[in-house]
Amino acid sequence: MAGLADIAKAAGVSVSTVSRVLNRRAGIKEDTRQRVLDVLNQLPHTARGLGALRRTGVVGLLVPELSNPVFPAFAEALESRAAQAGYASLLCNTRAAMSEKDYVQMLTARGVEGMIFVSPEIANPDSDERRSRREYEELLGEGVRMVFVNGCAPSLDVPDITVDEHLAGYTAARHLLDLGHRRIGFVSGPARALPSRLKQAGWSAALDEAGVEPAAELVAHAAFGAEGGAAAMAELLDGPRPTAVLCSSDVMALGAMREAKRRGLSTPEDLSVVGFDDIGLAAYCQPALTTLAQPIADMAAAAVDELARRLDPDEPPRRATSFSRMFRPTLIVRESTAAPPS
Amino acid sequence: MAGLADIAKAAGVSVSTVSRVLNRRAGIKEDTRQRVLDVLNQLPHTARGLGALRRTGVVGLLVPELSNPVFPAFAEALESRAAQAGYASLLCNTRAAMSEKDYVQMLTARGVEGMIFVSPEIANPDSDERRSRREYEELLGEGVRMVFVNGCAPSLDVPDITVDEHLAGYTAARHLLDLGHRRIGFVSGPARALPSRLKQAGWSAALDEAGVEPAAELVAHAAFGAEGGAAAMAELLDGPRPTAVLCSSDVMALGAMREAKRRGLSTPEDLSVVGFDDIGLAAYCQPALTTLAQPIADMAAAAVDELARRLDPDEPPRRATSFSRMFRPTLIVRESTAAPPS
DNA sequence: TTGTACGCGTTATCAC
DNA sequence: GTGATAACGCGTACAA
Repeated sequence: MAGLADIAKAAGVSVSTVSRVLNRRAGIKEDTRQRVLDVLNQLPHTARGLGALRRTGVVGLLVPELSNPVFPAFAEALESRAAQAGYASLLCNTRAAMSEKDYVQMLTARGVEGMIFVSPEIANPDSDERRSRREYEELLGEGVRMVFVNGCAPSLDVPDITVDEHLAGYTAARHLLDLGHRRIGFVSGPARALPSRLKQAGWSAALDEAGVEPAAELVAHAAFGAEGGAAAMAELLDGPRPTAVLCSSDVMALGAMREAKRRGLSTPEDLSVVGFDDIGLAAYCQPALTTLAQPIADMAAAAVDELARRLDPDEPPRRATSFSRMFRPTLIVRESTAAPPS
Repeated sequence: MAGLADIAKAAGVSVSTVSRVLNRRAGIKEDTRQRVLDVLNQLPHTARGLGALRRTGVVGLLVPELSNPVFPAFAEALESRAAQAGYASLLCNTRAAMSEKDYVQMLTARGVEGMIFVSPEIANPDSDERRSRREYEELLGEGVRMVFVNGCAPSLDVPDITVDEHLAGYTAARHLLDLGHRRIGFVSGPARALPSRLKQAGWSAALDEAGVEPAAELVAHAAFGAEGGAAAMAELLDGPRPTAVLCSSDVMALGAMREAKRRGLSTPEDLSVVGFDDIGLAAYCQPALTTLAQPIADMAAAAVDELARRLDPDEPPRRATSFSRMFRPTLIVRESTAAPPS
């Protein structure tokens, strides 16, 4: 049971300094800060006293947004598994009013033991990758325990529970090729977004394999969201018209289908559409959406279990990257795909 | 600046007893507990020291579920307004893994200053109304500051920001009557759910006004959710077939439309459908859903502002009920409603 | 069931 | 910028 005093003694500083470092207060020289953090990380992570370093049974779940239903779905799955493991969950929406960084600060101050980041800021195509990488490394240095879900950040020493995006793109394209399609478009998210890039690579590989050219004019980039999907679909339909389209998410697929309908094309008769995620409403839209399901429950279980192991004082500390896992998406064929018009 | 010591002195007990009461620990005689709580409530609510009773700038948002997109939408709107008011938000999903009561306990222990309950437990048709009323009254007695959104609990002394459900039902039915419909069904949530009952009353009033009998066989009850909507629609279609159907929520409407399509009926040609909520995807479904929008941003602003006033040490305390407000829903006509088949 | 004594981290103050 | 110190408020172990 180590408290501020022990850390202070080991680092050769005063308790006030340790307190200041842990609470990220200004006015601390960098190397002093580093010395304290070094000591903190050398201490066995069982070292938890009765004060602010005590066990609370609370974890933080950070999701980038709530308007795409896949994130609420992840949140519910994570919360449910965390409860089974004996942890209460606090949910934070990191790209709306408050930044991920601010939430992390607030959660640690509120005595959260660990955090799960779904699509963390480092996977945000709009963020400065180098800066956010440095920020996560600082958190690791401070002993903050965390796990990523779909983090797309293999270079960071954080366990990352992902879905195989490449396989998703490949499987979707393969499904459309099997139906007889040859001109298969790809409605992508922002060009810098790694999940979209990986799916595109899978799509490209499947087309290559089938002897079809994955031409650049078959790919349209747009912002995530239904409006983005509609915009990207409009771009594709203005060019040489594809007979099928693969979308980066179900939400984009809904926007894309709407744009197709606006132009008098019906799905799947004139144009097949494949989504990605399998949000709950995908089965209830007209036509019901063919999509690639993320195994959300399994991924949530893996993420929570990995975090729980890192929080368990009886478990030995473990390197992070070796415990990352990649899950396979599942093709769910519904009504939005069919053979191309003859 | 009053702390545990002041409260203890005024109540004639020790600080540990006050601590135990505030943390809801077992092993406290009821009248001792009551004496402490009485003192707590007589103290001006500016009385906040440096310990667990200090100001933290954090509020809790409690929503019943995340699978109906209307709740994530409320959560984002509330969070955004709370951030404007200088508060960070912690989101809790109260009907999944952990109960509302457990979350309240945990949030107070984590130093949350106040809470906003969207569709609180007392509005849950499956809950024991008397028991949950008592629990809220206990919280009020402990000085917990809270505001309801769509709480449907006028008898409790908690400000309640609601949408006018009766007007929603009336407006939807009126819209369908104006289109020429006469047999208008109602897909309701569980029979005990007050929001559904109020909408049904509005539907009933509009039909009466038009000289149409709101027959019981035109109403079908089912669980909330898309599956429930499908089941209720099946029940209605097994009886004397209506030409239009009004649903308790957009999610139920999607399920209902799916069931109609399964039976070879197309919307709106054979059957008009009206939803309620205006979830983001309502505009992107085929056909786009005619619905009654809740003014989510306005309701969120009202709820946050009311809570903020209650947390402001400079504001005088105010009775709760007199600050409840009811908002008007807006009819949004899209593609799922049309004149009845001739 | 309740009070006392102690441990904890935080904050403020002052010295250097 | 950092350390020493003291006061403070909360939580808990333990004793009554």
